[in-house]
Amino acid sequence: MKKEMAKTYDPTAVEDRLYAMWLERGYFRAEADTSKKPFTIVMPPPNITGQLHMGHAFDCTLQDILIRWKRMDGYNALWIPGTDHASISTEVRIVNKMAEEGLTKADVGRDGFLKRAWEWREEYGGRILKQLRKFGSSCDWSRERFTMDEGLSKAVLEVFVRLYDKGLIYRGEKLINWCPKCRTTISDAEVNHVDRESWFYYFKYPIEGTDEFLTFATTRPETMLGDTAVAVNPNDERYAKFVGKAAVMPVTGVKMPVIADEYVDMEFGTGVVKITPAHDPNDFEVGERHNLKRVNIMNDDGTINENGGAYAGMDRYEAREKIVSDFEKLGLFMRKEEIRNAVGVHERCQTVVEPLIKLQWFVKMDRLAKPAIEAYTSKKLRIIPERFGKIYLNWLENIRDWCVSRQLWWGHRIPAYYCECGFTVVSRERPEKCPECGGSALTQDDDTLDTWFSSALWPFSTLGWPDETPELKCFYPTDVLVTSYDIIFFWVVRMVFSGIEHMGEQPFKDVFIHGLIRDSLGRKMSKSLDNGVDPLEVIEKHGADALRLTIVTGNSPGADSRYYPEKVEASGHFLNKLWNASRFVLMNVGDDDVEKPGELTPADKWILSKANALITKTNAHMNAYELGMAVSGIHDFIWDEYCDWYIEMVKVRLRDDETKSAALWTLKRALTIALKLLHPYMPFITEEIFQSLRPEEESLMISAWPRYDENFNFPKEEKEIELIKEAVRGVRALRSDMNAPPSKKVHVTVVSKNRETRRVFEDGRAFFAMLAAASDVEIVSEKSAEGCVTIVVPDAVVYMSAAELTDREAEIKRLEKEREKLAFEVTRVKGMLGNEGFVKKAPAALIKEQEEKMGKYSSMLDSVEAQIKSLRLNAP
RNA sequence: GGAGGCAUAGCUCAGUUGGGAGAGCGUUCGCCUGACGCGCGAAAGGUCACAGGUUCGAGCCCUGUUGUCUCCACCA
Repeated sequence: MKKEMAKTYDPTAVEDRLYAMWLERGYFRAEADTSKKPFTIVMPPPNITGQLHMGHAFDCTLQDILIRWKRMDGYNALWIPGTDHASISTEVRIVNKMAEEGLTKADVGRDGFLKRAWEWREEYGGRILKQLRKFGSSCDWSRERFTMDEGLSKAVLEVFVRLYDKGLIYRGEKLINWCPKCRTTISDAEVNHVDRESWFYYFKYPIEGTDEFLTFATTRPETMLGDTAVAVNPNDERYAKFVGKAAVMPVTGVKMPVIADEYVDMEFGTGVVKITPAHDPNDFEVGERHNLKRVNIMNDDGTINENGGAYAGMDRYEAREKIVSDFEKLGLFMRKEEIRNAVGVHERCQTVVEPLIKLQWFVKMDRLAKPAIEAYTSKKLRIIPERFGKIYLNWLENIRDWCVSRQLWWGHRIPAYYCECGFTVVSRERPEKCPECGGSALTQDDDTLDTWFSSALWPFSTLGWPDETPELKCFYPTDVLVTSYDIIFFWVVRMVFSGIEHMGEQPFKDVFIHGLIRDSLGRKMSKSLDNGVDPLEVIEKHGADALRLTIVTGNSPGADSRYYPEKVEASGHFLNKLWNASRFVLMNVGDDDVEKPGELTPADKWILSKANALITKTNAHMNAYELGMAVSGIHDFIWDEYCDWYIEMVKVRLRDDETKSAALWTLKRALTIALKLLHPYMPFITEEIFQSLRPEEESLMISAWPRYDENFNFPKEEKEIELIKEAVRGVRALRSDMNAPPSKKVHVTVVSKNRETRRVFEDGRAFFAMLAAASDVEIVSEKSAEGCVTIVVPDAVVYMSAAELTDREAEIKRLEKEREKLAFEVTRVKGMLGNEGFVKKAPAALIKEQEEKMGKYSSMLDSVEAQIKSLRLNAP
């Protein structure tokens, strides 16, 4: 039965209906069935902090394209969705929300806080999952996971205990990054370095037992309260005599040794460095080498503690000013200079990070990093595009131990239990008794783990690890990880070493990196600029297909792109075009007249051959993750070849022509191929059309990906049709020049001495006449050019007996322009062929091609010249 | 300080083995052509940042320069 298609396409109604249908029919579901080759993607879990933005739409679209493609191509395609608890971001938001009610964490307590956090997760996590569906994401919802659900928490626990048992996790007093605002440690990856204008302050410390001084410079005078040495370079003759003596910090009276250490750069500043082991990473190392005392002078909120004596209680910056003025009074402050230096800030809140010594949990990185480096250098792990591989390597090669404990409540609590006797137990379950003293007064560590600790396990924890599930066996390792370049360090690197360590195999083969979607001015979309575009609003207005198409079109891997409303509109135009072309096909295709092709005409063969080639081209692009190029190829096929040419060519045959059934069959076949290739990019509209076009089939989504078919390769017909197209274009251009409206039909004569060429035009006569707005077409071997305007194409000249169309001078001008163009081409090709080097070295096929062009262009040039001559001769 | 990206039509961007410069939007002209005016047809518009080099041939490869953006980094 013929299905009617609505006059206009309404995405909003269609999309929800189709998504529900797919869902209900279980198309998204993948079983752990090894009879089909698996193809697996795990979705980078969005944070439950709020709602999805354009970046998510981009990320999901790319993954969905790959998954839908592979599913159609016969793979057992699994895409696992989920969400991330995002410990610090979520906790900060909950704290802020509580603050609006006048509550603090202390007021509600740990349990009360967690209750609120889980409520948050229900609300926002749920909203996010709904949004993912709106994108058209074909993920297996039955396998949806959350980083803090039971199974994943079990995996986290298991990993922590195993790493501890292997000695790869330890607790130690080390210099860590401290955020005084969030009051928690953060990892190196969470610190951003930003260049800021600041001051370089010069002070001097008196040297005990002399009346001399050592002058040094610092950007952080407040840390002088924690100074425990002054260092100079061992080769620095200027200061050699001071080494071994003691410097005095005048305001606190602290005495500290003057030491010699290679770390000091003689050229920089005064060549003297104050050493604060408790508040600077370099100084910490110097301190280790020289056994210096570490004096922590700071509280968790960034104020000075009791070790700061008179400065205790002051904010760090207040203390900075006070030190300067106090030294000034003592005559020991020399001067300050403006300097640009990089300060570390917390990436979430931009607060200046304070290096502090604290007792924290660390993952030992050197052993874990090695195989992750090896995975890449041995090419087992592919990063696309390649340049991001350097970033990956650079990070791993310079990695330091990963501080994983956080002073937060929302997250996986560290499974370490401390006994009164001082013994520490790390275990999967809370121990009843202390194995050391037998006491039962064990308290669990208050801290939770870095949120990335759990996401690092995502590719296998989501498949059921540590249990040996069939899913794990079937789907691990996954095939490709799709993510943006900004979380290579946070996530990609950590997943790789975690997968290798715990699964014995890297978690994915390919990493497909994409860029960011920026606003129309090229700025990052952000809350503070309020320039974010809500993908759901776009979908509301234009549909998910239009958004998806917009996002991938013209994007090359790893590149950022800008969002413009105009782009979505352009995508909408394409949907409209596709919809209407399909409607046209449906209007003409009946039930009984489509299955018998009959004899295919050259035009049919031409479009089928083009469609065939499109399959190959699309596969090649998609295999290389060139999704932007793939989709533009499909777009161009549909719009330029199928709509603008084939449909127009075919119209004349759709009444009572003997080739009607061939035309209908071809219309349908070519459209079907295009719909299939396009489906991963625009799943909804293609499915909707397919349901009407092929009601006998269940669904486009689960139909077979098209394959190249040698039986539909027609190079000869391709050339023939291109010739007619060229003639049509020529006639149209001429008519446009002459201001002849299409309604003004003109007698057209095609002249060619070549019988084969005449046959080509005979075959295409009907549509040629229509497309060229001819009243009738005559095809002959010879004709006088008198009173005619002409179009020269390879091997033929098209005459129009249209004295009334033209004025002679304009026509001569047009032909002269044409002659110039052809002459240029002839000269160019002649130059190439006359070039000894070219003829000697260029590939034979290319030479042949150029030789053919030479023949073609020079004969066309001759024809044009003949036309000009004849026009001049016949001048009145 | 190190690493990398980008520089192509008025705007936003494609251009993958080096072999006649492309798209979308915008602009101009024409069109009530049997799906589509969210359309059709025809056009205008580019020393592919600059300077060298390799090559028979460079938008594409190499070197340098300029501009711009980004990432990494413990010079106090």
